[in-house]
Amino acid sequence: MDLNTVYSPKEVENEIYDFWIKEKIFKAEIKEGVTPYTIVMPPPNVTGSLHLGHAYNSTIQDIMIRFKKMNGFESLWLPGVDHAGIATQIMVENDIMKENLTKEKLGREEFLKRVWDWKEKYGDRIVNQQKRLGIYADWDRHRFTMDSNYQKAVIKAFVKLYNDNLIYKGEYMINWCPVCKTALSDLEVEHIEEKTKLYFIKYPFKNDDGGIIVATTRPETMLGDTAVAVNPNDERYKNLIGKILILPLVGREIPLISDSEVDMEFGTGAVKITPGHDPLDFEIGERNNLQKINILTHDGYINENGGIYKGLSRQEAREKIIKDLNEKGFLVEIKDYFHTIGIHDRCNTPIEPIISKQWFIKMKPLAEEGLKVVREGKVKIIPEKWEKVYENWLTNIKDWCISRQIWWGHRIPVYYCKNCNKMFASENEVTKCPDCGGSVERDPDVLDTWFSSGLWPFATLGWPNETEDLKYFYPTSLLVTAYDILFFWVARMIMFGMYFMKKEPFKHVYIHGLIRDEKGRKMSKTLGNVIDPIEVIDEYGADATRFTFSQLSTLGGQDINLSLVIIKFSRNFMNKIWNSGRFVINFLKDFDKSKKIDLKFKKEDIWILSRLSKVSQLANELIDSYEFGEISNILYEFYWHEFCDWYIELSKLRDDETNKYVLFTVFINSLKLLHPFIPFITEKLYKLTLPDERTILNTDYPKGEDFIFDGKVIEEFEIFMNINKIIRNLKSILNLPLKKKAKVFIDFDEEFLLNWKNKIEFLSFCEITNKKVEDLKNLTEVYKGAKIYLFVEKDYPIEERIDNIKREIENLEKENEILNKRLGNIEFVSKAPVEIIEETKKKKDENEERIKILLIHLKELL
RNA sequence: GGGCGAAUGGCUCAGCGGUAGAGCACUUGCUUCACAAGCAAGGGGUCACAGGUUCGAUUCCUGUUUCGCCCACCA
Repeated sequence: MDLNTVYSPKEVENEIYDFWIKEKIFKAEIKEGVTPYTIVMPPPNVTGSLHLGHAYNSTIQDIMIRFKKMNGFESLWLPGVDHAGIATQIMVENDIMKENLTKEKLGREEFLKRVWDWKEKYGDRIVNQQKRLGIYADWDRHRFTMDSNYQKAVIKAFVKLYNDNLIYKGEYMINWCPVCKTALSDLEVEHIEEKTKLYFIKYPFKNDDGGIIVATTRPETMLGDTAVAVNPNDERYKNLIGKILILPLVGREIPLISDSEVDMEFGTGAVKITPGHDPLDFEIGERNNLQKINILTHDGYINENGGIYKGLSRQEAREKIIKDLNEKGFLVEIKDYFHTIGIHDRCNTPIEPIISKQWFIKMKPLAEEGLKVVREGKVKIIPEKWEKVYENWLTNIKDWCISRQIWWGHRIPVYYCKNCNKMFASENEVTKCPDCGGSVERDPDVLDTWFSSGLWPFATLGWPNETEDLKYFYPTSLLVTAYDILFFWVARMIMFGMYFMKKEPFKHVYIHGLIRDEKGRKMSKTLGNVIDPIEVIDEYGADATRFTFSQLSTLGGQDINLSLVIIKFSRNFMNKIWNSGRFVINFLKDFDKSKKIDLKFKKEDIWILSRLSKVSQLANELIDSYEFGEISNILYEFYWHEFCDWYIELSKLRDDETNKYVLFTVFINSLKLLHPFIPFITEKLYKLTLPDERTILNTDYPKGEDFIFDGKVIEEFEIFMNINKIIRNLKSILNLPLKKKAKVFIDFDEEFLLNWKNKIEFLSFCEITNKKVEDLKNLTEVYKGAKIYLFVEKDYPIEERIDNIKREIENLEKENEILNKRLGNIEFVSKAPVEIIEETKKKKDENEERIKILLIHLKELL
């Protein structure tokens, strides 16, 4: 067979993926009596493009899906995309700006049409990128959170919550984005530290001289101040409580009140109260019946309540107010100050707390169920540390603001009668009031995107209809996600799953880390350190990319600092697999796989089969416990440094059917073991080896008990390997080329030598003599009782060797001193486990034996 | 303010109650008939610091330092 010596992933990957799609290998079916294994894919944003985080996330899911499929489960991996309300709307708004259009100019209907056009244009991009990774997803079941069925699910969910009194509308302080002009949930606000100023402003008394000095980072909000508050226990102000102050620049009379929430230590201990624009002030205002004045327009400018400052931006107002305060003598001091401000996570605009009428979900009852199901272990979060974080968040949860003043999304199914003012939710679009028949108006707001994503595990399977899919595939088996959306998404899916389905949405949640650049920084466009996974795949291949992720995936779910260099390692491994495949296929070309063979195992056959058995057993255990990094390394080590380095090499000495059978068995089963991690190259080689077979995915994942196991032979083979290493090392000391034959004598068990002599001669390029050659110089080594002599006919530079031996003897003696001390310690001998004591003794004896030999050898050299 | 995580060879990271592992990089020798993206051999680490528990600590506990993250209404 003519196969290139350098593996080129691109052709193979395209060919193999086309084959999988054409043959509908990934199609999941409802199969009576077969246990399903279901994963719903975290839906990327419909307009997004694949980043390394997605690639990592998908790799883990794909490993599990393929592994379970090969273990006899009916694997369903359900893919899809999210409409991503605000994110998408921002993109489209930016796009129409090129035509000098705004969404207001277009109107709601026309704008939404543009968004759908945009979705049509870019919606496939991410799917095509995912396919490059080779993922086993049932594309026929692809879902979009704005599909008409999905819309039905969202409306159904809202109406049920509404009718169960878990959704309410009310006027509360919420996070407002002045650029997106919408309310946001607490989660969508990111907190960043900012260097700013702390301004000290004097508020004079109405009827007395003097006044109170307050400290604030946001002087512009004073336009909305309706009180100043101090702590009731603050001796400095105790007697002044109740006095009336004059609000500078505005002239409003405001009282000095007391509230225990006020921190005496901060600033002057007196705080200005702006109930309209600060959450704490809002509460204090509620407690003290203060007026709440809104001073901002929806796009963040000062409104008519700001008097002469009307029309200024927040920043302009701040500057002008400080200037005016200073001129009029109210500004006492300005200090540098660090504090955190909230910004919108989608557009980075500083958010503004304002009072607004919005829709909320009562979270307490939902959270209780969400907590219960995790506490009871029905949902297991891996690694466990995230359970505490989850618990903590749900325990302190506040009501969730779900209404958004944008257009792209699921419109709230609440109607208002213009005639009798009735407010009601309805699953069907209505035009007339059910009570009075008057005409109705639908609420203009749409729902938070995460409301619809929260329904993902069951809405994608057909809910609210009782579909066969839903019955068979729900609850799903596993959810894989990074920790950054634990609250946004995972917690809400669990709560909604319990509420609507009365059953947990998934049994395991595997939380992994984020992909960062090699310096540990987040990948971002502004930093310019973004690595495009498609470029990585183009250069190194999907298998190498996947193997890298798998190898770096540790159980702790640590973030991964990815440098491109390490993908090379995986690429080299793929190349090794490819070339070993070429060798095996060629070696087996006259081998009839179907023929019964009279097996006559040699030691190395039993060794490699035993190792295959062990590795198969480990693979099953470790994949089931999500230890991908560990098993990746084990498979790498086994394939390259055991199968290729030793078994394949030894095969070159042989020409018998047993060898070919073993070579075939180990090769094919290694491909199966590796398939979930590196699906393309393994499928390709499988089909090249067995042209009549359809796909490796229809085979069973290897189990430990599929192969013979003999631990004694493994030990014996280890001695064999080490003797080879010693001979090679001795040759290397002499600077002898590996292939130059050397004369060697091995003083060891005769039966062992009988078995391995010609193999050592072959692998280490030497000639093993029957007895020690006394008249020649030699280099000597000891391993587990075996003494190995390498004879040297010519003189060679021995000084270095002598130094080395001396140094080694010294080290060994030092070590034995420690070991002797330990063994002489009564506490150690009485308390340490027997194995450890035995090991220590053995180590000591070995060292002594080694010293003895080295001393003799040293004498010979001197 | 609360919580979490990290600190291991030049770099990227595993690991673990019995004196340290991988890949890359480095040094030396190889046109070995699968593979130079390879083969063989090798050098390199007081496992951040200080205490404690233990026969024994890089590993467990406490504290410190540095870095990173999450949550939180201190103006």
